[in-house]
Amino acid sequence: MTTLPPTRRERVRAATLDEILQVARRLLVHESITGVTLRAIAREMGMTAAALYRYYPNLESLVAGLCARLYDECTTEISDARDRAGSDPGARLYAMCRTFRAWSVTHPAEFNLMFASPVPEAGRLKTGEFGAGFRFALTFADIFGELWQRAPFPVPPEEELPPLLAEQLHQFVDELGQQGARPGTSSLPVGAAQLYLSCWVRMYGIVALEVYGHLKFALSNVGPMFDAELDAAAQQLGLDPTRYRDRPL
Amino acid sequence: MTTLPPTRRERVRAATLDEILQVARRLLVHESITGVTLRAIAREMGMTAAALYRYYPNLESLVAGLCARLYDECTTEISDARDRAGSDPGARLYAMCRTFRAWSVTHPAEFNLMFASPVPEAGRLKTGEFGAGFRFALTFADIFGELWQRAPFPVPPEEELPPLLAEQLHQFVDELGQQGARPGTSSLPVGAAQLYLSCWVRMYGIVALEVYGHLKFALSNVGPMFDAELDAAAQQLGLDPTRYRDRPL
DNA sequence: CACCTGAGTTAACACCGTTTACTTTGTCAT
DNA sequence: ATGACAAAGTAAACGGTGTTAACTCAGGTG
Repeated sequence: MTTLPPTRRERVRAATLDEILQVARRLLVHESITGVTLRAIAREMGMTAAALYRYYPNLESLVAGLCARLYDECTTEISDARDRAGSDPGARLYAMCRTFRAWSVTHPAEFNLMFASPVPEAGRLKTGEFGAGFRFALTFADIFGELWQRAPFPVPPEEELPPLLAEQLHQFVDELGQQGARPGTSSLPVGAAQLYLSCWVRMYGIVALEVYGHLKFALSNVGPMFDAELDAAAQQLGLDPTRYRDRPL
Repeated sequence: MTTLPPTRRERVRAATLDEILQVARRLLVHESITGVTLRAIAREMGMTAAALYRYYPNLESLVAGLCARLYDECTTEISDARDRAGSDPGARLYAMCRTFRAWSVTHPAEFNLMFASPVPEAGRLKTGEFGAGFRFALTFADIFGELWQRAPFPVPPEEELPPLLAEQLHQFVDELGQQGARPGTSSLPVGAAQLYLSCWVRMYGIVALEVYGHLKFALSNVGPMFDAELDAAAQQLGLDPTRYRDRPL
């Protein structure tokens, strides 16, 4: 299956699609989510609002498209930071988590759109197609697999987990191994999968609380607390936090 | 200072204020946040939208009022569950966390409004007045103080914490002791304050992820994972999770 | 060249928040 | 009891919104 070269019209259309999301994002940042309207986007593009219906069936799906692009950007930034960090899985994990926080704190409007809206793409995990949000989660699953392969850390044995939890985690690990043939994650014990989710809960929790200002009642600068949480998580994964302190992003 | 009996007009006004928030909430639940509009509220009340300006200066502050009421409801429900759980601080903590999750999962629209909008009430902690959201956080701080007074758990000594974190936590503990003269929290070591925040991050993280469906990629039923997280947090606080399993809410 | 399709326009409809000027009605002091 | 006053509510308007329908115009294809 060879891809034909894109015709002139196709190129123009792609550029317009790109500009739409670019303008939508500028509005999101400067005017908050209520500012991203069809008419405002069209106005900034020198167009009519009705013309945007050639590109998206309605505002909601336009915003969904923006959301997907933001996931891609965030994921790319995290992956890049990971790769810049070298080959030590610990250093890579630290770089990823720090980049996730830095991106979220500097992009609160985007974070809010991505992580605080109900995700409709629910049940269709088996179809093979999955959204940008899922790809985001897999990036963290991958580094977890790396970490485990390099140096397995102690995890609770399957027998100790509540059966209902073990069952779900088992299925999750299986799907992880199938989807995209991700090496390292297919042989994870369910206890490691639980640890993965637990660490993710921790990272998401502190970053979301910081972004929304819900820690201001206790902390004026969340940075040190974030570092402490990251260190604690790393320790659970058999890493020595002192090795990764004071590294630039 | 004796409070005069409320005049007829005052009673009617109070009832109207109440009905406004009631209707606003019904719209929030059934139509999502975009459905709570002045015109829709007025329509359901048999009024004109302009009349609502006698009660709130604009839509935004009406929504803020709704948000405060929701905080109060959630806090009350959690406090009630705590008191029903008896006097064992461990049982009380479990009841609170489980009620927090149950309320959040059954009220996703409300949760979204409360916990996923930037909080403007930032710097005015020292003025003595604080919002409903702050009162919510204090409820969890209180049980933490109870727990510590009953049986101090091991916490990292102040010298081991990063200085920038220790400094902030110290100020936090001091403020906690002053505000409302809360017994038990004023003498908390800063390591305990860190543990408090860490546990809160964990609870908020898993509940928010569940509410937004961001764990569907791994878990079809978050209940067991939540229980595991709660047990892990309890263990850090010197509690024996097996004592609190299988208790009704 | 005729044809068709994709991109864009204009105009309209039904909503929305907010303001203004106006009417009604409860309360309170004389 | 009555008159003054302020609170509560109304109608009308302004500018903004998403969305649809009918229309024009230009690019690409037989």
